Amino acid sequence: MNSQDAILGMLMKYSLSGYEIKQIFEQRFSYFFKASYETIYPMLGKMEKEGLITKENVLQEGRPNKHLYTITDKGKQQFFAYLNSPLNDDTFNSDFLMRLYFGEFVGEENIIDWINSEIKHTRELVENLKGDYEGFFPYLSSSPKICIELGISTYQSKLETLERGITRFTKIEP
Amino acid sequence: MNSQDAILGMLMKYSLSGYEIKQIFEQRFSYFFKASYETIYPMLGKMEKEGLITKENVLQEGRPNKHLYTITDKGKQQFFAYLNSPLNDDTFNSDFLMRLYFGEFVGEENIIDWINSEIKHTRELVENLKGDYEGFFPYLSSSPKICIELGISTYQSKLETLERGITRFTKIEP
DNA sequence: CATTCCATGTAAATAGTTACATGATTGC
DNA sequence: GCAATCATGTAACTATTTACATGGAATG
Repeated sequence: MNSQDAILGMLMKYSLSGYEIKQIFEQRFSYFFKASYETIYPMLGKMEKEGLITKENVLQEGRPNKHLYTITDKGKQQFFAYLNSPLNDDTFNSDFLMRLYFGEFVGEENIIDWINSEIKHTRELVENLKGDYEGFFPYLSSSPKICIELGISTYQSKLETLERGITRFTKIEP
Repeated sequence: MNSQDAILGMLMKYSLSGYEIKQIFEQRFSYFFKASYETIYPMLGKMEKEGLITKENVLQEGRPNKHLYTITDKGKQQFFAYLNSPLNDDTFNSDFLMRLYFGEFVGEENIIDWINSEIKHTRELVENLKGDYEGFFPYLSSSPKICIELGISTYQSKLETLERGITRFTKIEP
């Protein structure tokens, strides 16, 4: 799986511009995949060159023109090939947990600060996911729903563990 | 955060070989960071060249010789600089969720198979984490304990959501 | 006799990140 | 007047992955 497979999947139902693709990455894929413009635009160029998609210039009023990309038969084949290829392991990299793991090398106040800001950040992520979820809930079928539910429940479980964990550090004076 | 910071952290307390570093990545960091030999060995070479670590050849009996790496003062400084640098966001990439998101393009049996094999795989991961955790529980301070607990609770929450999700597909005939 | 463990590396390719670069329109 | 939204890209760099390459000792 890479950004190409994700883009092909998005284009299976609708033609989209690079800008619109970025929005979908942010709104629907944010929990399990990230892609920036610097990844998307060169990738679209490469995919067009390879004949997986075609580009159409769309003139717009009141806003800049856009390049609308449409998937070709070759692109659809490529997407089904991805869907049938061996599954790759998830990858998770956490700078927060790396630092926390080495907590013994910093003061306890620092650890508490780190955990508290991670809690705050995670609360924002879960609220965003919930908000987006409510917004497009009616348009989603079961499988994408499970994807977002998994994000929400994972973040919530993380919050619980962090809140439980922080009590080990904050000593209550009697 | 990259493999260099993780290696420096490991070397803060003990001198280690590349092979031993790989084992620590697998046993203690597996939930939040992955590094292969192909990343570790070139990185150790680069770090030695930069004066962050020193190399010592250790002759062993009954097993191959090893290169034992020791952190220098410059390396320690570098590690503290990392600990004080701005925190990076976690990154999570899931091929499983990407495919599940596009579930409408495959048959329902396929989705059920995907979810079931993901459940099986996740059960293995959580059992491994639990096993490792029990093994070195007494040697860990609070902060690394929280890291591993977070892994266990995250996987368990994932299992619950997947098991709940799969009931939407498997229709029970009355 | 085969597999796993111990142990270390190189070369080539790929993907993704950081930094740069531009500019019109809309709403506050 | 300023920020946000809409819109598209390039260049240089870095990190990691894939593939290659080797070999002795212990265990079953």
